[in-house]
Amino acid sequence: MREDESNWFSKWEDELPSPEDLMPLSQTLITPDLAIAFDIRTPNNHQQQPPPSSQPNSGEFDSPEMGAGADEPARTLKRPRLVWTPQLHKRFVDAVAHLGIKNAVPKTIMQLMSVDGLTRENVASHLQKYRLYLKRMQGLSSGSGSAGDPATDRLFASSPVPAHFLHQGRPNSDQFLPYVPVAALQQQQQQMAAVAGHHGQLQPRYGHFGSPRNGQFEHPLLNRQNQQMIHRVGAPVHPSSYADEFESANGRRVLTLFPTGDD
DNA sequence: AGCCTAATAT
DNA sequence: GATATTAGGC
Repeated sequence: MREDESNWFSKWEDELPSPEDLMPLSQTLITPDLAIAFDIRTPNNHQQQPPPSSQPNSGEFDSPEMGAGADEPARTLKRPRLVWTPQLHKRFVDAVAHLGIKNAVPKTIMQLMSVDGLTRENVASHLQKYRLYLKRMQGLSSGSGSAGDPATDRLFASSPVPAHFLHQGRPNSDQFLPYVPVAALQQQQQQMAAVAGHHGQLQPRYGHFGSPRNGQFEHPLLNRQNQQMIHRVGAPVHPSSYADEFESANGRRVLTLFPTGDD
């Protein structure tokens, strides 16, 4: 699709409108609030910020649709790449464990995690890798302790893999999985583990899991309901959830989200 | 519409 | 090297 752009690119580049010409449009894409919140300068500079959060809705959930029309730059702007901190990954693992492998698909995982700024794509991508990791673990589970190179998987190794993740696969007899004490306790309120150098802590949203059920169980009725009515239990509403963004060594921008501060 | 896997791009 | 994006199939 995009093959040799290098040739015509420079020509094309010459005829680009000046930043000023583009600005009026950009401004309509960025709400004043966001601009202020993220300190976005209007003139030149083509890097914009992600809208990591929805609204500071007191106790309720965000209204789903974009009907409002006034603001929704969210879809247009490109988010910084997400950094999967051990904390965030743990949330991910917990969510998968609670959903049961069967229901653990990107969308539901994302919803259960309820970390704002987190997209389905983020989860899907991570899930893909996590599954590969689990698969590799399967193979080398017997015998010696560590499977694979820790160097490659230190993130995944940072959260214990619930036992039932490991040998499941056939839809034949999946109802006699041993009780797994996936205690979600533990874990301190440490912050910023992933970023060397600076502040990297971020509050996610609120949330916690309701019932400590384990993977094997399906929720017969918690399935359809409302798309955004997944139960989020736990600490209510932090006025504003933060997502911190900064530059990494490379000049890439990264987003560090924070999993619930209370687990 | 979402999901999955594999490949590829940043 | 880690994450994102895309392609193609289901």
